[in-house]
Amino acid sequence: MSSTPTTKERIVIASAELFRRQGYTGTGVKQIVAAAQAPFGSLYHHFPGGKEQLGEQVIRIAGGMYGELVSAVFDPAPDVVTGTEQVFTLAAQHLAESDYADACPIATIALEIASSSEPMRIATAEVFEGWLEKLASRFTAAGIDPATARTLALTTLSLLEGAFVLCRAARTTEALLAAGTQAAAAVRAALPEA
Amino acid sequence: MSSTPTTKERIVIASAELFRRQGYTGTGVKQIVAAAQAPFGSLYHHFPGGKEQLGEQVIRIAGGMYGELVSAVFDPAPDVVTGTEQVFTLAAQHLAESDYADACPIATIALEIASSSEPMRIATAEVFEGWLEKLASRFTAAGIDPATARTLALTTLSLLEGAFVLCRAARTTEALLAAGTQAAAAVRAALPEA
DNA sequence: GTCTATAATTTGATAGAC
DNA sequence: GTCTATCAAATTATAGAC
Repeated sequence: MSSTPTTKERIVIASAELFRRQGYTGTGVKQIVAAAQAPFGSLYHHFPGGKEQLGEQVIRIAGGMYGELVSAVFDPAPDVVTGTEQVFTLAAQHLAESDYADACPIATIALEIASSSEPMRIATAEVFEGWLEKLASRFTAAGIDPATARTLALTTLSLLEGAFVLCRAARTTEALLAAGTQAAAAVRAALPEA
Repeated sequence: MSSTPTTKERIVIASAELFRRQGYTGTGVKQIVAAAQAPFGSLYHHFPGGKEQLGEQVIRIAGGMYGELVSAVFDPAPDVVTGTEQVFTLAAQHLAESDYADACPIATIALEIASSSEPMRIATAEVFEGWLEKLASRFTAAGIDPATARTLALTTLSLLEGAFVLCRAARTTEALLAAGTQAAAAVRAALPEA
């Protein structure tokens, strides 16, 4: 299985962790290969497009993994309302436990490169869109009409991403907890009569 | 008045614009002095603490100006509900007009340096806290109790910041408009009976 | 595919003349 | 206070041996 990660995998994993904490421009390729315990040349062997191609891959892979993680929290919940709240509660817990470092794996990169790298910008847009569709499908499965489900997905993800910004700055979980309460309430209000 | 901005002012203004579009680590000091049409040495004359001190000042000054801008949109509105919605609507309009570059002036920096620069992190936290108190005071003035007003301020700002992330990535205003609708609805629901 | 050495450029920062 | 020349270090990237 994943007992012996390949050099390429180690580079991607190390990049994902560093990008999440320091951002894309704030992380050097030397730092990446050092953290991945990989030789310098391997990076350009596996990613001929250099740092930008690596960044794009990291966005897609880390974004996909985070989507799975959210699903793993959301799906076992008894209903969509508590599922929604659980996502925010656990995100707050994980953020605090990581000393306010581990929030969204791609938000920092997304803001940094939105106006300077189209390949990476498109990657962030597609990852976000995937999350939105996943969220919306959970809401429609609970009987909410598609248009409302789309709006709810947008506001839920906006609340999560925005609260991450405030919480990392303040080193508090206050915003995430308030956001989770409002997100859950909005989902409850959109639910059809029982 | 401001007909002839000083060298120091030009440096701060140029930095604020570049940081907002490219982030803190993505902007070089050489690029800053070039944009400000200032000699290189002037930067270190006015900011002996170097780039980090400049960053902290930019956060506080640009953050203060953005707070004033939001107030200028919020206050003339007939009531807090439409004031809230107006902020999101105009933010969406301004974002689209700037080719999806001009969103929050400090969010990108906040995420970049949250785990690496305490002086800058504290500056972002204090600016956000100032905005939150300003927002909460508008809500309490409308008859909402302080605890609810605080929660509403947190969720409103989270919605705005998160929607900025999604909108810059997707190059759409969809998230900002959805966020504005939910923010306004939440304020309306918290209002005391007429 | 792995790894090292190094190129070419840019980074933040300083010294010192004016 | 203004401006230039320059530094040491770090940056991304490449060449080429193994």
